[in-house]
Amino acid sequence: MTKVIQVAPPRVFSELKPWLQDHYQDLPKRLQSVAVFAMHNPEVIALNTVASISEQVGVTPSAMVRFAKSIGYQGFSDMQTVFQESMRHMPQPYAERLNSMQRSAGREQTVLSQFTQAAAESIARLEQNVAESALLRASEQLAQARMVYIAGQGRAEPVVTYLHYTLVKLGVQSVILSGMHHSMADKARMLKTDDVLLAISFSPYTANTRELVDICLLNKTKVVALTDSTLSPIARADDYHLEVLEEEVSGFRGLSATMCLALCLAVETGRVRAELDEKLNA
Amino acid sequence: MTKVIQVAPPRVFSELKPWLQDHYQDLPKRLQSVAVFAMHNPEVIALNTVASISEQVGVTPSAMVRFAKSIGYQGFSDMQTVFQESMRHMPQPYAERLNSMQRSAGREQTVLSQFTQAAAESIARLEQNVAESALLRASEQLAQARMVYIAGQGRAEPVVTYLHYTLVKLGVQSVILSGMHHSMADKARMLKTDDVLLAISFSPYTANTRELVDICLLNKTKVVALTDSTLSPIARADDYHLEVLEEEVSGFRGLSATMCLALCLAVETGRVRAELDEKLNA
DNA sequence: GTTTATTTGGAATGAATATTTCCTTTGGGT
DNA sequence: ACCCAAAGGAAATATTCATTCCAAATAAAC
Repeated sequence: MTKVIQVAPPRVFSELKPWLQDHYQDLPKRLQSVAVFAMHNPEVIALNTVASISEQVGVTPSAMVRFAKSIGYQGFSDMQTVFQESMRHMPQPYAERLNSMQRSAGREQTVLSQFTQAAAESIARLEQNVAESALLRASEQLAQARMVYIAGQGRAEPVVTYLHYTLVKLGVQSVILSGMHHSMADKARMLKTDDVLLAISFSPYTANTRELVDICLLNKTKVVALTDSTLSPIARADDYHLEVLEEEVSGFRGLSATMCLALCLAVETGRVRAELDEKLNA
Repeated sequence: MTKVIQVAPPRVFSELKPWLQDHYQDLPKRLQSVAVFAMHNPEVIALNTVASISEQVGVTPSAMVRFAKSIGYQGFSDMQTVFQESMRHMPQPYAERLNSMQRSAGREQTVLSQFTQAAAESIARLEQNVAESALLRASEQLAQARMVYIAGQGRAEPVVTYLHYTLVKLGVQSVILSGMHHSMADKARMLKTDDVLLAISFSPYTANTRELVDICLLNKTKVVALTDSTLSPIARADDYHLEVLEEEVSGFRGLSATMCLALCLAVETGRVRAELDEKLNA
């Protein structure tokens, strides 16, 4: 019989990883293949059968069993349960939880709970304050656009990135307006009347984004704005704006509610766009 | 034989949910129990055997099979694969997602309320599952770094932008690692042992970020990871990783909870960093 | 270059598990 | 109160799947 590790094998996935790193060199060729595959595709190991996995790896079924045994498991199934357990997103051990509970009980709340609470509140307010109809109107504007230009700086920039990413995935043409400040104005003048500017801005409102909106409105280019207050300089009566206000914790404002609204806007836009496309093809 | 639905059963989990809501009333008592359980514990359905599940639900094994068949599946195993597919977060083209969105649109919930609800749930889970201690350990690593390199692509990119923005504001030196794929590896090799890589990655995990982590660990460079599963290839035992799982709405995953966690991490890092600086000046 | 130990693939085995069948129970209608 | 149809439970059956074993191949040692 081959030398089989007699000590207890790792019972949790996070311990298995370093084990493999250490012993990788000493493993036979096929078993190395399996090791690499397992570390890169743990989900496959957790969910599939020996036959199916071994095929994906390019080894024979017996190699899978040998692999598990060489680590010290009783067999493949035994190892698989370890992979499955990690998938279950098991809540943290109760000891840990109590620990953090105790600490928060006596004194002030933990950092995490403070921020999660603020985020939850912001999201609750978002649902209250944003009218579905406003969301729909904004989405329609974006869906009809030949091209969507997205602009925003500072704290708004992650939102810009996210909107761009999601819109593109949903098949809505869009580009991010960024770069040097002076060149932005030039770019803005490029926009045609059938384009739409999607501007994101929070206080303190950057002069740049504000200018951009001004230029577009002069050009009769439609503007959809995402901001934190109707008082915002980029919110005008003649545009389509959505308002989201983030609760603040000791001076810090998050983006949880904002991201949620951004996703809604993108998805709704995608949906409306799909409807429009259908009509055209009919 | 009992009336069995002959039309094709839902092949994706997100379609199964509304189906069950519609037909729930017409199901026999035991099958209703199974339905409720399945919607609340999809992971259990995906991972366990009929015997084990039926015991947890409190019904006989045959009830499980009947349940699957009453929906239209060939048997339990057939249904189970659908649950498993929903677990491997691999997913469904975007066009499809919009499709299933439309179909479930009849339901009274507005788009906004669906997404806010998902976001709220994700945040609640975040508070439950992330240990304050893990957050603190990760923050300490980042605070001690000479320089923090932030990496992440696709859906993780907004998080990268946000972390960079916030860390810089808090006086923690950091840069974003981006650009062409081949140059990334070169950049990664530049990292010194007193630098820290902050990697953000969600499934399907991009090969790039994965490689980056591998290189850094080889170089003995510390890695702090933010991911959606302990199974993630970028989560290792010898690094500091934080896990956040976003609830999904008809195939779309938001970033609300992720952003909240990112903010916590940044703020906590800033705090620890300030403490360290104080000690040095004393 | 020959012999010996390891590794590997493939078929045979046996255990685990889903599925079916049959019989009992329940509940609704006449 | 009786009957009939639908539902539920338990055990038999069939299938799938992990595991084992052995022979062939490969690499190592002498």
